[in-house]
Amino acid sequence: MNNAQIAAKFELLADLLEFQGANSFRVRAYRNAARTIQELSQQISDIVEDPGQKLTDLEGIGKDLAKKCEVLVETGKFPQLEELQKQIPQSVLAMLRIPGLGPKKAAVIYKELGIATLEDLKQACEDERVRALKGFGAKTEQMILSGIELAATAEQRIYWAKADQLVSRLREHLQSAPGVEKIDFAGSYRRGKETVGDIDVLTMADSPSAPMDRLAEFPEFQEVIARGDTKMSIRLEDNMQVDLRVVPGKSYGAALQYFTGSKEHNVKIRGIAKQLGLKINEYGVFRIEEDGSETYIAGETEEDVYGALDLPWFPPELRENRDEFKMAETGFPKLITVEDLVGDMHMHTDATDGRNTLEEMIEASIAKGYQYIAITDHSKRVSMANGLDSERLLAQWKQIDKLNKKYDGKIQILKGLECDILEQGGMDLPDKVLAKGDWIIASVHYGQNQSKQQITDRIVGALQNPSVCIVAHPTGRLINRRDPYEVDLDAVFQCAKENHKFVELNANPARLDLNDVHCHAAKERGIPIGINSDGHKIDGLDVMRFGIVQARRAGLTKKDVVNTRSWKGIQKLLGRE
DNA sequence: GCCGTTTTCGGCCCGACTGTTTTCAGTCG
Repeated sequence: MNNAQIAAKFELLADLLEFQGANSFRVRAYRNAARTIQELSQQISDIVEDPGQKLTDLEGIGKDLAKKCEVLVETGKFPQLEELQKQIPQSVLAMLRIPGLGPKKAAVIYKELGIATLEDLKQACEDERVRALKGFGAKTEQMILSGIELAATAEQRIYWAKADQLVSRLREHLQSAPGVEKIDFAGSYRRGKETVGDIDVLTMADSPSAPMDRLAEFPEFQEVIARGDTKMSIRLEDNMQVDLRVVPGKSYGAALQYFTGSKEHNVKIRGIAKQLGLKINEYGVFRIEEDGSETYIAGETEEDVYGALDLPWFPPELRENRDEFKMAETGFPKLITVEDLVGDMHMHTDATDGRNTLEEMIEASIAKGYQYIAITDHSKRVSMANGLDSERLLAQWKQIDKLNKKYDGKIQILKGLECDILEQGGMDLPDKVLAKGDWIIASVHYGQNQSKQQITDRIVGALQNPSVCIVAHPTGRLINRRDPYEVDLDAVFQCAKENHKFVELNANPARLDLNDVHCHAAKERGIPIGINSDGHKIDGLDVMRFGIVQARRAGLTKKDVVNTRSWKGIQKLLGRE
């Protein structure tokens, strides 16, 4: 049983407990544990088998949950969960996805009306049976009815890159509202999460009505979900929710901090405040006086808010309550920026499945100011992409030799290849050909359903090939579309470390592979990370900044990243002087 | 269910908005 499966079981148990009306802190304990396990780069099963390690050392795992993990790993069983599943049909959990319907109301519906599916619930609403329940009314019934459709389409989170475009449109639209002094976008967007579930907008304005009225005029506006004195929520045509808050200047920093989150980071912050005899909310930081009254002491800027707690300002990308509080003690690293990158070492041309010619890609890279690029078309195994065989590859490299003369002084072009790791193991082109290149990337494209052992062996084998420099998109996941393949990243990292090789952070917004947690783990092990566009056309080179956002979430600095260095410096890292 | 220099019990973030209520519970972020 792998970590994702264990985490899913804990999450499910938390859902069921919540539905049952269990103590909310107990529910949270299961969710916290699920999160810890989900983000772990080491397998729980490995820890269980290693007498030198203890599960209880993990954040949020105590004696009880450690035992449950052990039983899960050893027997695959989770008696408590199975018992609850017998009591509560799984289908009722779908009700919790209806906006405005939480565990309490859902439980009443289930118990009083015996309803367990969305279809039955719809029927009951149409029969006006729901409004008769205590605590329910016609409005609630209507809300449920219109929410059933939303629940059926399930949760949809959009790529950060797409959220970024929406944010630009919203910013431009809201800026023109009268009396709006400031606009900021908070939430998971500001933290740079790879996907964004809703958009949080913060404004400072003379009166709240101006920005709220303006938001209702947004071209993609569909309906108002709620509107009060300081807060408004709307739904857009594509069902994306936008939350707008209007706050006064003295609370602006506190509100920005609060609504940026994450929830876990804020829970931690509030705990720290409490220990200092302070209270923190979206209006500011307050000192609790002897008589119980509260005195405002900070709130105008985020720096003031954190400062009041004797903390430095936290880069938003780090606010996940992972280890940023530990980092704060010694000072935050200077996180990487897109300007730090001096080259792009993964891109394709029309020789395979790219859209632009070799020279067009070079010209576009010069325009970006890069010192060097690597041309890395596919190898022959990727037949659908017209992958290169040895002959065509060597011809391309000869062409690159010529172009290096032509562009001398403007950019250096590296002779590269994205070489497939074959299903049975081994590289797609002969070693003696690979050895003639400057920069060989190894990738898994086929056989993604193989066992963990097989895939791990393939990647480790590739990294041991002296010509291979880096493994691209090491887990193969496509966000919202395809799960990562089974791979023992620990073993991959170990092998990369021993052989002075690199791992990639593929900057394509659908990939972002390795993810933030894994990038951080690679950094901790001292493995350099290459951030590359994997561009298949000129525009495709622009995705680099999405990779940078992910890299910042991983806490990466300039020195952790391969292509912030000169090509000479990179060769040194590879031990090729 | 976790956690601990207030340490084995008693906390665990906190407020806006809505609907169904006459003072509050549920939901959400």
